[in-house]
Amino acid sequence: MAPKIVCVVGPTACGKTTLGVLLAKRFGGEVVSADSMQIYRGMTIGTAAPTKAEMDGVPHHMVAVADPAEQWSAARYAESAIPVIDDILRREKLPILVGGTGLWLDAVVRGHGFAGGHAGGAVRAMLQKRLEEEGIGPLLAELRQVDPAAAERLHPADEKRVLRALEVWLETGKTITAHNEETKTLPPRYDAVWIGLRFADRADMKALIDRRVDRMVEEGLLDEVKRLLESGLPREATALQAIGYKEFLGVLEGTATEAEAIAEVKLRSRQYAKRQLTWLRRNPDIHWIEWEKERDFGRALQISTEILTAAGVS
RNA sequence: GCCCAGAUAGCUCAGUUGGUAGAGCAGUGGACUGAAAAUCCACGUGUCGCUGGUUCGAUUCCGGCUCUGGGCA
Repeated sequence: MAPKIVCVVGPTACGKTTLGVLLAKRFGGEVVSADSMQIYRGMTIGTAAPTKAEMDGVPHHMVAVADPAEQWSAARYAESAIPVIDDILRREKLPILVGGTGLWLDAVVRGHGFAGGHAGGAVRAMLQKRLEEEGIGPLLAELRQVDPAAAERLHPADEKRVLRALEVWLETGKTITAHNEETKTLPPRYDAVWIGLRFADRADMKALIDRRVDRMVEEGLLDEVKRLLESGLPREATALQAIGYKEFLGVLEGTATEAEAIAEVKLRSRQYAKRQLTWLRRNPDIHWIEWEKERDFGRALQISTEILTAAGVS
């Protein structure tokens, strides 16, 4: 039987961080973040990463552990997070995964492994160059030769995935289709109890996101971006793809006003939340807790305690 | 008060040499296996400002009105 863990999921701004800490205190747990941007150092404000005060004495892992100049991926995250989780289990504490990056959660919880190759690798660079020179046509034709199923499944405009599929073939001699089929049959790595947080009415979520973005600006988001750049972070860094950062980069470079950037960040956050919901919706194991208008953590803690207890977490 | 230009999808606008209209953005749904806060896909009926007229037929032409810009007084 796979070890039992808890996953707290939901779209941005829905209160995962707070509930995670409350559950950790109640059940003697430690928080393991599953967030593709909070993992980088120096990005506390814009990613709404938990502060010392918010952590409230609960140990947090995988937050602010990476240099923003590095490029982390779901696979690399899983490689680091799994030993951390196993260590928490060994110490007989409850691992609580808290995060909004669906693929990263799945990479840890499910038994899935990733095929070889990675962004920044030589093969990827070569394919990228070919894409620029030849266009997607020849690459897609090549993929069709070796992995017709992938060529069929992928939309020609989704260049990133076409490249990746080709990369897996070139790196491993195995198709990504074959790899995916194999990895899907593996048993889950953990027995996860999923708790999802979301707003019943999307308008309320929008209102909260807007308020949150305004607060980030007040807290000094612009300075945070400035500091990252001054530390020598190249503007192409993956970390700077984070919502809030790429838009305020424009303010520093003079291509956008602060008001424009704020509006853009709110918009992009909303669209991001929608994508997160789409990802989570297909997971039938999530026990959803819905907010009416405002977030009510007392109620959420009570409901999730009942869920966890019923699931045999103690 | 006069002159000019606008008034078309939630927003910005295109268009119809007269046969009731379409882009971008927004929004909604979806995909997602080493960049995932990324990447990609699908979905467009709206009194064509109001009101008369011409016409078989007007959102399109003509008149009046209302509103919004700009100009002249």
